[in-house]
Amino acid sequence: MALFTSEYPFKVDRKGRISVPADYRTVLSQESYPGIVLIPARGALALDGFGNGRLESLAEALDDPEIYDDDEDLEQAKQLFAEARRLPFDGDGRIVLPPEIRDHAQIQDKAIYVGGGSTFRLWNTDAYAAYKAKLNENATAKGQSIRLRLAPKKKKRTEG
Amino acid sequence: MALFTSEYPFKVDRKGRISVPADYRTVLSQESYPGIVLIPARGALALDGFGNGRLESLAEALDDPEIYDDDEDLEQAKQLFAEARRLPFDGDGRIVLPPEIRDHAQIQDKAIYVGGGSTFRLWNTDAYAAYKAKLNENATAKGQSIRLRLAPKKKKRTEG
DNA sequence: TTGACGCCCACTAAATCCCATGATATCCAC
DNA sequence: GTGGATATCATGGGATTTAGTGGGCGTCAA
Repeated sequence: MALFTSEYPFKVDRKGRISVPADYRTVLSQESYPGIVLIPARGALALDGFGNGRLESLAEALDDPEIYDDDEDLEQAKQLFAEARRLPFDGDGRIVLPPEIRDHAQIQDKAIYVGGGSTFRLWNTDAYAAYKAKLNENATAKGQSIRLRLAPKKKKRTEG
Repeated sequence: MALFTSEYPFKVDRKGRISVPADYRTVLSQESYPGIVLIPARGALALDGFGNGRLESLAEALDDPEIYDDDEDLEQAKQLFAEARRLPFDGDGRIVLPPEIRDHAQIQDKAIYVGGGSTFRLWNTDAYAAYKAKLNENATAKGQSIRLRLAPKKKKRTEG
């Protein structure tokens, strides 16, 4: 399976191009489509990214009538495809960031790829630093009981 | 299953390379990815390590929408992939320690691998010696009641 | 004609490959 | 059991390749 990890800071050049980390390209090399998919991330100055295969899986899921019984949920889910941008690699493993999604993440001349397992995020560098700092605060406060566990406890927040 | 044991002190050369114990490489030889995964250990000058397969299991767990009902827990868990570094073996069974995680563990020119069952730790040598000394103190004070038990008493974790 | 886009090349730093060496462990013959 | 031959391992360094980045040029469409 595709596995995206680590943090990779990159530059955006004056043509709007940005390299995709070689590691990610390797992960995606077995996909049929040579490129990535980017979607504006909800509530973050970032773009969610993954391979074309995952987009296909999502499309198939939407064809399954049992997944969404609520019509409005279905419409919401479909909007994902409207917001998605399929971005092919150039000969050097770069993509061109379309202005709309670039604006969403407020990305200027640099950005950082952040691994998230089966997906990754392309963040506004500063926003990611802030997000990370906040996460670390909360982490030390709550204790890191979930790290590295294979089968995390199912928590019931209302417990206690 | 993968089983990491013993203590193996190793050197870090001027290129930032360190050998992975031959024993560990043997344990990992049946993994699809020829290398290891390292993550900064919370509250210790060390890095947690394991094989790619374990990381994949963690990623699959995160794709299951039922595991985390709390969004913040999900984000915390995802951050693990951001912090994780996938480090491939070179032809001689070595990895290159990336500066960020090397700094976290304050590893200079030596480090020690410490087996921990299904995972291992790569420690700052001095910090491990201190940690071990402290453990031994506490062990003699409390008695060795937990060692060698198949099913240690379940302790109430810091649950709230 | 002007800009956007795809394709190509070039440069530099860093990562990777490959080989050498000494030390240790393992094997085998006797 | 002993001792020598062989294989394995940890480690260092040089050579080669690759990655990330910047820029040029032709093509196509507005």
